[in-house]
Amino acid sequence: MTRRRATIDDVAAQAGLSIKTVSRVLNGEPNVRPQTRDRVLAAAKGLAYQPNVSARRLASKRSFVIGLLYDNPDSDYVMAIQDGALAVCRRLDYHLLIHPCRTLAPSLVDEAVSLHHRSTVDGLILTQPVADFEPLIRALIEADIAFVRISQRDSAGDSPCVSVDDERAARLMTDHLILLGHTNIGFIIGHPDHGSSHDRLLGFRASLQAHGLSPDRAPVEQGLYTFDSGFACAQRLLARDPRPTAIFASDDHMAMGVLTAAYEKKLAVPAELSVCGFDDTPMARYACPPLTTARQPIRQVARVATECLVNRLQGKDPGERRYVLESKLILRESTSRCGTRR
Amino acid sequence: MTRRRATIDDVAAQAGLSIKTVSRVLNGEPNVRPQTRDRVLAAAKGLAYQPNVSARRLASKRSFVIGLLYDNPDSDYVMAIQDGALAVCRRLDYHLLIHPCRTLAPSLVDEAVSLHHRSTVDGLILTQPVADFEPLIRALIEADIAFVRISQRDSAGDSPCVSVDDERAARLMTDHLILLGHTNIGFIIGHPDHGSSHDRLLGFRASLQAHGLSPDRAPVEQGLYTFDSGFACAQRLLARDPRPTAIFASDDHMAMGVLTAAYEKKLAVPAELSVCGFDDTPMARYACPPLTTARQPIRQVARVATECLVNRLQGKDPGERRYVLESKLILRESTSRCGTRR
DNA sequence: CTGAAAGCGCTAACAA
DNA sequence: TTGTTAGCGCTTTCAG
Repeated sequence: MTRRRATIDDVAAQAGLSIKTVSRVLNGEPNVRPQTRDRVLAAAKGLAYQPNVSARRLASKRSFVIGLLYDNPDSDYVMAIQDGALAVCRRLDYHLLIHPCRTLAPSLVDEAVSLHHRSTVDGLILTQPVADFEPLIRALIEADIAFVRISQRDSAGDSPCVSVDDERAARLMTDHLILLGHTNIGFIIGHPDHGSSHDRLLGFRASLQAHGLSPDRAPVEQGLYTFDSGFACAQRLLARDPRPTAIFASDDHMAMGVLTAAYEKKLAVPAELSVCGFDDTPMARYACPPLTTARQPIRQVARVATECLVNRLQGKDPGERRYVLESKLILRESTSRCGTRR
Repeated sequence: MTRRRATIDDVAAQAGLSIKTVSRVLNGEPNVRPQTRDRVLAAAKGLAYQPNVSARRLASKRSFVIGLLYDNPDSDYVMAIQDGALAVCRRLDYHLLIHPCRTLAPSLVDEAVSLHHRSTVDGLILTQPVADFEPLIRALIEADIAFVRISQRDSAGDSPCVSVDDERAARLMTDHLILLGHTNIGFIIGHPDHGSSHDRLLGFRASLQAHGLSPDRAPVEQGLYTFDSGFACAQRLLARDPRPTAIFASDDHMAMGVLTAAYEKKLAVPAELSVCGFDDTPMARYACPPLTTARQPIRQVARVATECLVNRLQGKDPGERRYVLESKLILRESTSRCGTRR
């Protein structure tokens, strides 16, 4: 007993108006008498009318879909980004198409451009590290595809970028450790392809410098934003002489690796070793001991990026070219005064 | 210098054929001479032709999009489901529309039906707990919308469901604890709205029964699949007399809560208390000590569900009405022989 | 095996 | 403020 779905013609007939007027009302265009508006709305409701998105897309040459590209194994990060983007999409009546990818796959550029050329998406949001992948950026500019980058690195073209002030947060975190009396602080750098890694290192060094400690003599290891890399780097750091009294890992996954390395070496945290991470992933709260870390407003980053993209797509005020949001320190039990025994 | 995008007419003209023939080739329909086929393909490639999906959707009255509904705070789970679904979508040339939702939101049913009526999606994949939400199921059947449920509970209609054999896995896990000599095993039930909670409890009880232990006398607490609920339940279990020598939490988040409760009570795990979880979330490996748990083939569940849905949408062999995949135990350091002191 | 014509349901000029 | 007329680019009958 499934009746034919009502179309705009049915609504127009029912309301005794032309389809154009119906279209106007439905799209919130101006120049419609309130009374006419109400008649249309009543007819639409009466017929349980639902506009057909495919027809709208074809006729308007817009898809009202934005694509989200990411190449990131961290589920918590990705979910937060999706969440933020979806919140804005719902509000602005857009859809979100998720497109996980591999930055190094040779097909990446084609995939992205193709999404637009088949008019599957109107624009793209890029997260790190794809957001910093030059060949892709160039291709998008070349093909005149709208996009917004979630990254702190600047890039060619006038595409906006949204980011978090990693450098500042890393500086504050290091300040915190120094304030606790630590002078020999080990640092684990994040994945070399992520711009954030670089900024966090800069913040670390800036703080040391500001406190009269030599950044170049600080023990530093190169990690990959993974538990295992954090574990390995911690082992190397803890084998140094003198042994660092604190380790600042560039993200929570690596910090968890540090915790495990300390555990295996029977070093009490924080009594003998202070540890801090970055990102405040959900598990940080549940680590033993709970991890001091920095919380980033990831959802908000995604919201800002999405809003910015949609504004551009709709030809509105393009807004800033660069948005920088601030993180905040979350102090938990994994850090304490240097040399403190419980 | 962006030239107009090539359309099917351009390809037809270039190949000296009708658009219908081009359409045939592009859609892999039969009854085309190989030579003609090649001519079309060559022309398409030469013009860098990309079919316009909106036009295709409008004309064929299909969107080639499937919607994924979920109401689950566990990022790892959701990402795995998305991953599996996307893998199949790519292979079958479908798109995936993610739709996180709230099971109890009054608008849920309308949202879901509307997705189909606006021809945004051709069908839906439902995960727990939405998959078990009767009002939604009824509405989908009523509206004649194709869907596949990821759930172990059976439901009205002939919609297929895909699940993991939770009961069996929980039974095996309990067998494992009993084999280690535990007879006083505490159990923490999962969220009451998730069918999996019930099945895992059944498996636990079945194993006790099979080994001559009384299921009704076993210490059991009701949790919510969250760290905090696991923590609270563990506190209650550990306050009992006699104190359980092992705790089986229905998921890893709750198991992490158990670990923390044990830590606070200065109970060594596994020496004084064996702990096991369920799901093998990434963090299980990094817990202190690493958690014994059960790994579910979540990606594969999503793959099967997606394949099944697309088959139905394409009117192919509908396949089974019910798919049950098997989990496997992952034994790590959080469980050991009862009464063992390191 | 191939083609011509008729829409799919909507938006976009341009009139009225 | 409202209506008319063309398409948007494809798939689908139905003929050849």
